[in-house]
Amino acid sequence: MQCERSAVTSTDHSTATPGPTATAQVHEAIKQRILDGTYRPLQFVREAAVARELAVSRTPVREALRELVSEGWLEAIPHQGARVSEWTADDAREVFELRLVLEPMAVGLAARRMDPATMTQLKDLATRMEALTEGPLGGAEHSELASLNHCFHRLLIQASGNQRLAQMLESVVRTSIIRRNFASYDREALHRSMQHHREMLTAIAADNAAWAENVMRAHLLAARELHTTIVTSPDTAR
Amino acid sequence: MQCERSAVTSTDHSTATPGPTATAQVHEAIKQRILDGTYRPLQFVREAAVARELAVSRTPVREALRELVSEGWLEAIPHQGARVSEWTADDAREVFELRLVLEPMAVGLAARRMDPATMTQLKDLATRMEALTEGPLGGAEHSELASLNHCFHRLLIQASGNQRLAQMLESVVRTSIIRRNFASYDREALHRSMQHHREMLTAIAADNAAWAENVMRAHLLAARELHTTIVTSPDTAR
DNA sequence: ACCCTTGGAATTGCATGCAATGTGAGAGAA
DNA sequence: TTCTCTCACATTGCATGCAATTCCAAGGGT
Repeated sequence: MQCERSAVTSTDHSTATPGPTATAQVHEAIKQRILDGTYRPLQFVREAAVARELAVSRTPVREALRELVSEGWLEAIPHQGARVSEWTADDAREVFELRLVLEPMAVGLAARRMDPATMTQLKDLATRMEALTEGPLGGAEHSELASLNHCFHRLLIQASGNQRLAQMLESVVRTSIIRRNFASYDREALHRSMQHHREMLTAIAADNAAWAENVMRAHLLAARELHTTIVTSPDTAR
Repeated sequence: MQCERSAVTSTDHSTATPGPTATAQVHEAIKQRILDGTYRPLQFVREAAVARELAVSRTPVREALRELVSEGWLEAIPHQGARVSEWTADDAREVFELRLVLEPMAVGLAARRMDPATMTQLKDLATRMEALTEGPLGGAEHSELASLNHCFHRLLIQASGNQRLAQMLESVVRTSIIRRNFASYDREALHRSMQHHREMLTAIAADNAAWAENVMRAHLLAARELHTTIVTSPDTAR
């Protein structure tokens, strides 16, 4: 999921220190376990247990937990510990409302500030995804597709030239992407999705921000339609 | 600056624990000193010094610093410490771009989900602000006005029914509000600002989200115009 | 004069021990 | 049976000591 970001001169003041410090390692380890499902929602993450399993003392574990709480991965209850945040229908609604506003904003800004190098990378990603959709579609392809799609959106957002916006979207989408796959996409939906990507790049190249923004909205709304029709049962719409 | 929030059932997973724990107290104390200007931009906040001055050990200080870093107040440099984040023209641009999108979104959502009790409070705040603008305008009035204005916007955003949106705006505007006063507003600008508030409430009462959104955009753009024209000298526009 | 190296001081990073707090089980009474 | 009180346990919160790393300045070499 590293997306090979190019020339990031930014002051990455998001996830503190991805350095070799014990705290950073614990931070990543716990995050991984949340994504893995090892730590399930509402389950408490005991600092003594984590310290034992990762062979460090409780101190770096405590600091990692604090960071994860501030970033929204965990919720802290004083004198009781930190537990994995729950994911409700309301959370899904909130996140979607935000994405529907922030991602079009990002591509709109990107349309005004795009640089050739980034555009080349984006086109490359789009091409690779299109190639994937034309072959057989197994689990490996779906996984690869999800990864490339994530990189595409991420790169596009970075191109907005607004670090805060990028950070917000990062922290907002990640929670909803615990398992974002394309298994539920039929060939038509898949083709349309790829078409959207290509169209956004065309709009950006044409310096037409409004066009790009609206394609992005269509892209998100179409994706939501698929997911809500699949999940069916619980009324996710408010 | 407490705004007497009403019936907040939300899972406040923002600023960890405003409880009576030492960490929370240190957290608030440092935040206050940043706002005060006691800690200036790029200045390092040494944990030993803070611990000595607040009469606690280094442990709660360390944890408070970690939280403040995650929240964007400080930036951490591994093995070197945490220092107050700098505020550049680029930061101002990023924040304004975000506010110009997020605040209209918030009032738009609020227009669809407004409840009578909140509307009453908003009208009360607007009335009090209008009353202030009609009398003499000294420092005290400006300060009170800034406080009421902050509460008005905050309450409006809460009424959006999107906790994540509210949290984002909170974390985005606070940094730019280190000194947000109305001293540079002449009577005409002040009157227009109050008119905007009232008009937004009217639009919301009329269930007209688009109207409310556009008044908010005008409100923000007008405010920015005032600040950029006052500051003059250094070219703040990139 | 300039650069590289090498100490030492300051600071953060981590481990451990103890105190404070909250939780849950079990005993006792209504 | 059910409610309440109590007490022991588990867990977090905080303090302190030591190790690791960085920065800066002084000294020697080129």
